[in-house]
Amino acid sequence: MNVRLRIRHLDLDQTLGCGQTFRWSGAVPGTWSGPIGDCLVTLRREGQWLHSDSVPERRDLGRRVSTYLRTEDDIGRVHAELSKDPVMARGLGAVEGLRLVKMDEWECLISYVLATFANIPRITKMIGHLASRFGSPITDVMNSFPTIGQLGTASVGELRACGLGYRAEYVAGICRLVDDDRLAEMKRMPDDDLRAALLELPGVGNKVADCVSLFGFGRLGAFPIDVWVERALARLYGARGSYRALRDFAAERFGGNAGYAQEYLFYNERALSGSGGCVFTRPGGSSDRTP
DNA sequence: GCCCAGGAGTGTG
DNA sequence: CACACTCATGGG
Repeated sequence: MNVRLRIRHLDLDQTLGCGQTFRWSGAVPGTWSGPIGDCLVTLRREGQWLHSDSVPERRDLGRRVSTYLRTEDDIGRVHAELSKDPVMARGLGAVEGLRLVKMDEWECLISYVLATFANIPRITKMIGHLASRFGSPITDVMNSFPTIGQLGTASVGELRACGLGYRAEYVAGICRLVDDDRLAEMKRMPDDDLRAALLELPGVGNKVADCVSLFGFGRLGAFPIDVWVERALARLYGARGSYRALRDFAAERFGGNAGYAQEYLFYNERALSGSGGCVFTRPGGSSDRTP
């Protein structure tokens, strides 16, 4: 079964390769493949159409893809609102196809706890190990991300064997504190309550709580501040300070679109930093990339 | 071999 | 609240 969706603003390389999600592979040019729940999805862009296949076949594939890529988000409106900011206005054209994704809440929570103090290749590897050891088979070479129940059976030693290091105890702790009911409860919470609930979990601090709020629970006002975003805020806005101060700065500046703004800043600062392809610059002309 | 990683937890000033 | 220190491993 081949499902096709019409979607205007979508660059698969940017969206699935920028580092907001960890299990997608774009090894075949123009084609991206990765798990959504219990099936392995292949995406291919042809003009204005996005073609989707899955193994095994799923009747709700179109809905799954649509949800995952947040096709309901009005990117045009987001850009129109963000372009009131002079810094954003200069570079939005280069990130028109960079979309936020809507990950599974549980997968997102664990993934970003693993992401602390690790680089992306290693994060990918840790998640792959967890999936192959505790997840359910989707294909010969791909397992689903472990459910709460599946991951809950793992001992700290087994988690360490998956390369988690000290994060093993965080994951084990989270498995003891979170179940499906708690997750459902968290989905219904207002943004601030959700954030507080996430912060109660071991291994979850400010940054992870905001990542999970944004990429997992779809709270588009969340603004995760990692080293790259912190760098971008300092370079482009001259904004420095505590996490709280920078978060307030972003909330005031970007409002309900802070999540998209964060992704644009992150992408610009990290993915383009080595290539000299800076798109966002300070008003006034000079790229300010030179020291 | 060496340096560092999409930080968080804990203790101290 | 701001800082320093530590945390277990594997990529680059």
